[in-house]
Amino acid sequence: MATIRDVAREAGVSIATVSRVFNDSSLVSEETIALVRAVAERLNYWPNGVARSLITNRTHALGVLLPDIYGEFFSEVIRGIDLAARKHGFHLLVSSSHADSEALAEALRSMSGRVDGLIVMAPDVDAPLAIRSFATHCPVVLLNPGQDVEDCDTISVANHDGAFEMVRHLVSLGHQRIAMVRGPARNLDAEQRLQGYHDALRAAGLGPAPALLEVQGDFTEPSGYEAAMELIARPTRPTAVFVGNDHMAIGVMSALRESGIVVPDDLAVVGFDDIAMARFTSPPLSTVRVNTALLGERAVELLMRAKRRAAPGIKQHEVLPTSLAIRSSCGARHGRRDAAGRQVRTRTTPTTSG
Amino acid sequence: MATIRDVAREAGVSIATVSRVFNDSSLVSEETIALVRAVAERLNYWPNGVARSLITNRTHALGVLLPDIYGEFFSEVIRGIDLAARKHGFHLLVSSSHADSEALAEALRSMSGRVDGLIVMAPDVDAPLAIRSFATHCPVVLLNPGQDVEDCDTISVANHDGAFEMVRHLVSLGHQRIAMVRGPARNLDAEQRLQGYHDALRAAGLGPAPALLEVQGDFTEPSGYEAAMELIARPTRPTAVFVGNDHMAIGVMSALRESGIVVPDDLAVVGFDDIAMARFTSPPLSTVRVNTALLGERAVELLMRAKRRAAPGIKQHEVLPTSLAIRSSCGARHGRRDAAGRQVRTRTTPTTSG
DNA sequence: ATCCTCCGTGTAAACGGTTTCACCTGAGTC
DNA sequence: GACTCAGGTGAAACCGTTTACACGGAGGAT
Repeated sequence: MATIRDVAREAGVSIATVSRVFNDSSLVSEETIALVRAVAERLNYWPNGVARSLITNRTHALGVLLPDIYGEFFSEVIRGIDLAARKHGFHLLVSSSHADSEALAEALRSMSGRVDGLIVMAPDVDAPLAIRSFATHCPVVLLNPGQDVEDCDTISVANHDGAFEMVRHLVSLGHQRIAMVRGPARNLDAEQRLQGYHDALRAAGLGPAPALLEVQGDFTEPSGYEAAMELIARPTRPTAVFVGNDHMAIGVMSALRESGIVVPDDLAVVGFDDIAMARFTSPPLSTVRVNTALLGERAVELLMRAKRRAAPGIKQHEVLPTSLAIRSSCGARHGRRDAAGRQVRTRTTPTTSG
Repeated sequence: MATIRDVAREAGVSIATVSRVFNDSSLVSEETIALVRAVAERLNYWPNGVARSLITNRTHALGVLLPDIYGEFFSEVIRGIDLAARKHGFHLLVSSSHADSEALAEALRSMSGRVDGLIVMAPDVDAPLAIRSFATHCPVVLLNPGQDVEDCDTISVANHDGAFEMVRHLVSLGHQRIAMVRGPARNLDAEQRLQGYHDALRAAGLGPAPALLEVQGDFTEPSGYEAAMELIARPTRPTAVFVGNDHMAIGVMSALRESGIVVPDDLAVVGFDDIAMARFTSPPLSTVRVNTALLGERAVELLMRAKRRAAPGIKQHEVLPTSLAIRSSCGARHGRRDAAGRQVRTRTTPTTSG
């Protein structure tokens, strides 16, 4: 690979001049620019990014730390991040990872100096020391932090309000016995959704929280299946069930189908997240829509703002609002299959390849 | 941020010694190691990755170039890449983009020196000059290259064979008039699948290719919808349709449902890719399974091997085999709904969060 | 003619590490 | 006691850039 010295020698100028040409400095004469550019082209030269970063202390890269296994939700967030980052001319340095906090610290260390900002998505991890110390010299945004954090900028989903709205919707459809399949304990998303559910019940005069109508899941599809089986085996059967996320809701619907329970006639089912699949279940799943890609986009914007910000003391905490995606599984549109089919057709995003 | 000099001064040793400690050199005494580690911990020091890369010429990062818009297919490939890269201790430097080849060249340049290897996914781009010149000084793997390429390692999907097998399966179910919804012209995936379809028809004694049974799409869901509408309006209606990818197949099935055509009784439908959604359509979509994550994983392995390889002259071209995912939409399992439901439940990968 | 400015360019010092080589010391050998 | 040897350490070169500063020459003002 040709270096700046090769170009300088070949063009008969100093390396400083070559550097100036590639940094659009206005102090170089037209002829010199043309000469240097020509030589660079011929030698197939381009400034080495690493060397550049070392001296300028800017890398034009954002770090992204993902949880160990990630599914559709995270893919979508990454896409949002990527799109936004690209707009600002940034790459993404991605590292999935991090079962334990030692693995996370390790990943963090190896990002050290390589990124201009960091986005951490680790819903179970409560921002350990490693992240905080990283945040002292580099802007960090926590996505869906596992707990309330003061040391970093954060951006999170309006879990409580989304759950509240959805349960209120079920109430408005006439449901009185509304069950919930909860997410994993110690997961903030799960806890906030549960809280929203409780609050909505209470607000509707249906509370306090009916323990017999709550069942535990862990955000995976199989756990939704098990949860549904457990729920329908209980003495008091609900008329509607609010499931902690869409993956579990799909499991719930499989279980119900196998048990001969018709959705939504016998039991209404609603989820949370609005993953792409939600539109394709039968019946299509009503769910709380989270603009996942926007979540990533906002994270990038927050980082960009943090870089410009003079006082690093003040941290920002953004909440991304949700909306209801009402389809057929809750019974609100029951029977209007065609409309649902039509909706399916127009909402999907195109793909480039196969 | 503390530098190596700070640690050296504080510990009363030279920077060389500190460096050795952090590179597990065996030539340092136990006491010195302990001392340096302690000081480093106290100062919160970790070697700067960029400076390290500059001198060692290794970055522990792989570049990933994506097409402009990407959907589920590419997310899945990235996940495979990420998983495999992580196993080797590598990060991913991701850059989506690249409508035109100038944008691609730009992205390529900014990766210059920042990565130890590069994976390019750009199905429409025919490996322009920029990629080739990059490949002269850094291993490059092309994923699903737009054409046959000799200059780089490549890895691609067995499009022809997958299509061939699927059409043969349809034939074995007794279908005689099998239509095809093609992918975009000039897309190699699309062309190879078309070729497989033709060859299978000919092999079954049903060829040559029936022009009246072919209709054009562009791999998007709406285009599948339009294609189906066009197809059923034609005089000779097929009994089965092989759709170029799953996204279009979903569009096809919406169109058929709206038109009152029952799948698979009136018309069998099969797709290609086995995207996650394929199991959730009604009826579940029979399709050609591509192990997408494995595709990414293989790409990483190829890069790792290329780095070890002495002679850079010999390029490898790997083909990833496909298999059939037979569900209900082709009629082969018609009526066995429970089994399908069960399958759905066990195949899905879990997600960590909501 | 002298002095200033301004423009274009070169020199050299960073940036934060790794690594080669030389040096020192103490132990072992004859 | 001189010599070898090996283990531990430090000095300095180097990686490929950017950039502060110096410098020289042209041109205008005095």
